Amino acid sequence: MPSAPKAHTPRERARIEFIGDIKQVARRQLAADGAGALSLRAVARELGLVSASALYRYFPGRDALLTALIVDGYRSLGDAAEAADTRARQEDEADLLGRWMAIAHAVRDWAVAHPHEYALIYGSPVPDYTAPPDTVEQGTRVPYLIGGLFLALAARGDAGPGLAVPPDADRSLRPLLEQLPPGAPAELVVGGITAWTYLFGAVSFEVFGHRSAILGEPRAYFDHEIRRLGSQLGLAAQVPGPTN
Amino acid sequence: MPSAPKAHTPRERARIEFIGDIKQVARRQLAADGAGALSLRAVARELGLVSASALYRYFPGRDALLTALIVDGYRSLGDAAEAADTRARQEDEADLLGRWMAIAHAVRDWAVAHPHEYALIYGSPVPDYTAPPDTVEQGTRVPYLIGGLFLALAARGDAGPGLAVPPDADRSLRPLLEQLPPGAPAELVVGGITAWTYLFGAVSFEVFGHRSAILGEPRAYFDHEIRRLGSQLGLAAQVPGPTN
DNA sequence: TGTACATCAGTGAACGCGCGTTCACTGATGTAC
DNA sequence: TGTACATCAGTGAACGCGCGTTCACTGATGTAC
Repeated sequence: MPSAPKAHTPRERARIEFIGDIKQVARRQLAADGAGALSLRAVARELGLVSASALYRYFPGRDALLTALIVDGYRSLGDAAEAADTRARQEDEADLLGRWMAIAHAVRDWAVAHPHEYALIYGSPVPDYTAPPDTVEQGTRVPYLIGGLFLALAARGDAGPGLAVPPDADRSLRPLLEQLPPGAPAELVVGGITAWTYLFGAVSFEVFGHRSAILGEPRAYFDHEIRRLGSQLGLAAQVPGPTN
Repeated sequence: MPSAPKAHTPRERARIEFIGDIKQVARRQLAADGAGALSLRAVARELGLVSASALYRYFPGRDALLTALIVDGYRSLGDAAEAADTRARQEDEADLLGRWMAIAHAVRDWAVAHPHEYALIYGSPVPDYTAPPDTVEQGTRVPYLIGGLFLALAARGDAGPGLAVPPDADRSLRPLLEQLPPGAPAELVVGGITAWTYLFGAVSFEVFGHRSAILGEPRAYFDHEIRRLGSQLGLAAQVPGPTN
């Protein structure tokens, strides 16, 4: 195997594994004591290390460990969402509503399963902490997937329910439009942002407990609201063809 | 004046004023150092107190001060939203879209002006912290206002765009329906929850920085998205009558 | 296969810091007669 | 109007705690010849 990721000596393997252990313990403590309360000494203790300074062999400091957790969180969420979309696409590539539902549920399932990691990436920003480029790259994956659905809609020539985008709103989209293939219809870009915003709004409300006094079966309700939104944004408009 | 709130001795007045000072300083520090970093000693220092223990004359502990800040936050936000709706209602009580826009902008304006207080109440929940009843009462005010719009819609006999609510989603609404006047149409209750969810989703994204790389003029975009949502939820359906 | 050396993981002490909370106390401000 | 007492605000010391990070070090594991 000439193109293996790299030959790992036993020492390198042990090192990589231990970095994984460190992050896992850190994640557990984050869950127990809340974001912002990440303590290197506590992590070292739980790992059985006699001295906390040993961690400096693996991370240059507390912030670096925190960053690694954040990037991992985005990556893990991105993986889950992409896998869900890939599965849905294999079933019916043209069923944009189905793909939207798959992505949305994947995001929610992940958030419910990892509430503290979710809080870390979508909760209050940590003060004095600026996200490195890695974070941005991983954080873009889910919105990118959602954008893909609306670009597919645009490719069909379907412009959605047909609400016009007023000039000033259109102007404020410029930073985004510059990152997109030219000619993307503003109406559908708005649709994508709306879907993205609503998805994380609903998940945040559930994960942060703002809905617990109101909804009995969050998953069932989420399924409904997200399907309803997808339909209203035009994703349900099936291309005429094989319906099953 | 027999029914004055209470006769305040000078000492009482000074006490109330000083409690206000404490909270104001605490809010400033929260803004500077981030949520969760509230320190009694730092607050005492900034107030010019020689010893931090003096604060225990005013709050039984750190958690009590934090709670006061949270309740104040909800109250302040609730005040802003209610004032906006009252103003809009005086202009045109029947213009539900106008009232929705007024409430939404009030929430966003408040959040943009007080980002750290916003993070305190709508960001990641503080661990090991359970909200006292006061919090709930104040926190319900904005959703209650939004609910009022949809109840008004229901009173008109207008059931909105007419998407049926499937049985399991309907079932999961039971905890909420028990707190509402009986006979509220599920379709409109869903509309209210959708509006509420989207509003705070959009504001959270903006305040927490998830949109900064994408939108140039957040306020203009917000105006558009929120108007669009309100229309789609049926709030734009004007009652036939005086149009001006 | 064996030796000399370099690399690396982890230790342990120390620096300097900040924190919430308690407690007995001083001294000023108010109240009752 | 004046005196005796109670209430209250703020002090200052102390307890016990945890934290991130540095540094010189020991001893094991790998590498080169």
